[in-house]
Amino acid sequence: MSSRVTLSDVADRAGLSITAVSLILNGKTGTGLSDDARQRVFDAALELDYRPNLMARGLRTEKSATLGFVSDRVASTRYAGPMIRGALRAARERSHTMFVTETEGDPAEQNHAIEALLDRGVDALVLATVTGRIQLPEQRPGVPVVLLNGASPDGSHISVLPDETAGGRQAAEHLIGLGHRRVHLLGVPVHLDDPERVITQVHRRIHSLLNTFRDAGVDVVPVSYEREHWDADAGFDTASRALRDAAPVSAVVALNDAIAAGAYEAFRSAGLRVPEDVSVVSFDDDEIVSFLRPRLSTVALPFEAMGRRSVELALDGAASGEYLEAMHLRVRASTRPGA
Amino acid sequence: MSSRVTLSDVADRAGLSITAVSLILNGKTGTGLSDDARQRVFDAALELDYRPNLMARGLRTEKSATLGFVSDRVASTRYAGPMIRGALRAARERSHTMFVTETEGDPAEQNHAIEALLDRGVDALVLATVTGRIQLPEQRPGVPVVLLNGASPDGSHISVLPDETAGGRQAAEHLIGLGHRRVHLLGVPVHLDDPERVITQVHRRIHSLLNTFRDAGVDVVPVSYEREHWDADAGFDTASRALRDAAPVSAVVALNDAIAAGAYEAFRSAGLRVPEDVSVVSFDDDEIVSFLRPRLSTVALPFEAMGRRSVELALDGAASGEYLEAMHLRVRASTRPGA
DNA sequence: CTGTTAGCGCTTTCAT
DNA sequence: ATGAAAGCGCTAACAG
Repeated sequence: MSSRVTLSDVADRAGLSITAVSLILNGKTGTGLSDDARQRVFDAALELDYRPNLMARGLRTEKSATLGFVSDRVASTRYAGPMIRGALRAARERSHTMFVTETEGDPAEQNHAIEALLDRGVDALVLATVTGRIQLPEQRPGVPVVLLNGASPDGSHISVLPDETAGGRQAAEHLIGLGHRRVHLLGVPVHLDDPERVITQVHRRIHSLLNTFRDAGVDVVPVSYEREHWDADAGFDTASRALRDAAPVSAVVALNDAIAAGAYEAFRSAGLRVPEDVSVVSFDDDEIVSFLRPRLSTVALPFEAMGRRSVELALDGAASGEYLEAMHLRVRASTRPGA
Repeated sequence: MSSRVTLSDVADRAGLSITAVSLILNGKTGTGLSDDARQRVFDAALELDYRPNLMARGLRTEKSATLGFVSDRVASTRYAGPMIRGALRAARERSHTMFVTETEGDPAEQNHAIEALLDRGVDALVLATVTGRIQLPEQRPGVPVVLLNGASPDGSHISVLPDETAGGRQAAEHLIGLGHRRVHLLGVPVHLDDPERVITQVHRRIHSLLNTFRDAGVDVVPVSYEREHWDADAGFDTASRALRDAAPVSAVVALNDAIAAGAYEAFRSAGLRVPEDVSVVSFDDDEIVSFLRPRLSTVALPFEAMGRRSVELALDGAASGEYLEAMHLRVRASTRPGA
């Protein structure tokens, strides 16, 4: 009853050897087996509902049709979900199954997770981060590794990143195209050019914004913040401060959606209306955006595409280097033509 | 060189047979092996950094130290994350590694996923849903199965659910304790008692609210909705309608956080202030709550605890039946004493 | 065209 | 107190 049907069951039923069955089922060409035999095998396999034991096969072939997704965080952020989903889809297309582990940002935990996965014979590893800062494994595992949403420090790894330079440019060009001539940039880290404190992605996003605005002759005012996180409070603070200290603008760029949410509150408190008095464009296209009114124009982070890409690279093979995934501007109701 | 160190490498180095090494490393008692031998084996294993090949072991023992988490949705909702995280933690504590798959609600896809996992020798299966409605597998897999966040239709499965009855009671008692004598219930489905259309969890939540309020002599007014989802728009509509049609209340229960977010907007439009004019309590403790002002009082869904519990039951063994996980009231700024 | 044989790395029974 | 041998289910040389 319980125990599954094996190759030898199929062989018995088809009246052939195990070998022949294996060859046929694996579509091995060249080995001239009769069409009759072939048919008998397929019939038998179908009738018995034969499914190969992948652990046995893996033991022999050193391939498990399995890969490991090692993430610093899978819950407590809305970003991991889409990455995992994209990865899952690419894995399924390749008949692979995916292990997911969470390290909570602890390097020891990450090493532990990697070893556990290697012990189970994974064919490849995706090292993902939602914080944007990747933790490299102590020693190179014997399988392909792809870094997801984190830059490779020395360029010796395959890494998948959002194309922040193009994304920043899109946001800027959107406002420029609407005729805005003076904008605030809400949430610029004080140590912008210190790679120790500011991840590559953010650095590129901001510099791209600054360059694009300046090239177009737009007056762009960075409004810095010193908080730990880009959250709604940071948005409220920076927006309020900009309102108080700086000359008025017709538009702001919030460096992410949470900042934008906070800025909405600040504008509302100040009696300003979005988008009538001030346009807001931001980044991420976070799920929270659906709760904001007016609906936020934002440049979406392509997390699902990145997740997908990461396993494609891991499973299909690729040269090391940076692979950029396009960001997409979603124009909604928070931006309109301005002075 | 790549290939990993095996039992026989350790045996060579320790000057013993493979058998002896296996016995010792697995802590097999009874087999009288000398302490000296034992020591030599441990030393050798340590020096060579031996790690057992789990596929080989699994082939022999029929145990893979692996389980499968089959979810209808892993992204596109903030609920799956915490469930997965809880499950992951329990798995790690048991030295198991977890496969995650997504079926997108498609039964065929689910069967496919289950087979793929069984082919890889998973020791147990967790069938999770974020929609609350579980899809049973066509045929019982040969391993323990736990239903996560879905009721077992005939009670023949192990299933893990939030304790909605107690949760509903808590929300009601909170408002009762604050002195509210008349409340609206925002978002009651029109077909509340049709199990085909309303999942068990919601049914219990609402009936518990109604019963608790009525037992306390509180005047409770269900405000129905006919939309597909409990989203912010549904909240805005129901709250607006209640404001228009019904006698005023000092408090409302929103049936989830998105409804509450919409109700906030409706109250704001009507010039009502939360909590000064109307208290709001809701359910879920969704991540979006952190963007609402004033901070929302809500009864948290225990998704992480449920995820954890599901793999505990799957891996440690359990009788079939319903396992309820406590919901917790988070009192924040949206509720205050009322008339 | 087909079958025999060996072996992947491990556990486990049975001898010694 | 230790080892030989068989076998989990599969693939892959190599014979016939």
